[in-house]
Amino acid sequence: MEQSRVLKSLSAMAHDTRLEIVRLLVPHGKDGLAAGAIAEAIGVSASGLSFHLSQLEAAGLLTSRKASRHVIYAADCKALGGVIAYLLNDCCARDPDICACTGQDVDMGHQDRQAHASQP
Amino acid sequence: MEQSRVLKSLSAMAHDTRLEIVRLLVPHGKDGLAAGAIAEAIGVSASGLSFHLSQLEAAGLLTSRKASRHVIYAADCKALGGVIAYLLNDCCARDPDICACTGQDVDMGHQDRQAHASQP
DNA sequence: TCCATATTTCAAATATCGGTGAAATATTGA
DNA sequence: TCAATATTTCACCGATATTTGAAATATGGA
Repeated sequence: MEQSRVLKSLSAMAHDTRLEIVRLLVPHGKDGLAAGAIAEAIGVSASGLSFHLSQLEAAGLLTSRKASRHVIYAADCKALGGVIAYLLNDCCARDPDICACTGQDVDMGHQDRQAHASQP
Repeated sequence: MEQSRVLKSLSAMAHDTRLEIVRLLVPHGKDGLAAGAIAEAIGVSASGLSFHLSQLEAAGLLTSRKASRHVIYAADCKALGGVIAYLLNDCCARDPDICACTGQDVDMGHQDRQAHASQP
């Protein structure tokens, strides 16, 4: 993912309400949730929510579709994964200290780094 | 890591110059770089850089120490890892589609999900 | 068609951010 | 102490972002 798109995504996620929206939508997967259901769950006004949803959608983190009189929003898992991948791989150069903090298995089988763990 | 700190970190990283600073500093590890060296590498004015460095430090993403008349800044790998870990684990609930995009080995040994890869 | 529901759009007010350059601070060495 | 270097602080200004509430749009059902 290009850095300019990562920046848009980070800006979009760097807001209380918007990060909550993402957290709410991820577990709902592709089914997503209607705008009204999101507004009720998060506790924001309809117009305020609409503003934040459009920011997230513009950043490519959400998709939307119409269903009857509702608009259903869903998290775009590829985009979210792309942002995380950028932070891990491009921004942080897959630094072992950083990878270690993510709780992911760090793939070190094919390289001979000297282990310099940062947590003593 | 608490969400409020993650939000500060995301806000800090959601800026062109500041993301560049992080990218520059990570490979330098704990040795870090002097503010002047960063300014030259990134191409920003001293006062502008100072502003951005203080934002990153306030978010906890950088550490600073004085060395003679220089101030050395270094990336805080634990903090960076913490942000990524939050996105992966708390925000995205370790969603397999999202993990798959990160290029990390996804730990699926102890669960029986049907593999539904999102890249066709 | 008319009404209720669901969502978006708009404009105005406010708040926050970022860039600039001058001045202030701190450190080193002559 | 004086001058040079390295960095931060400050005040100002314009650009962006966010909130709010009213109005506009679209849809489905009576």
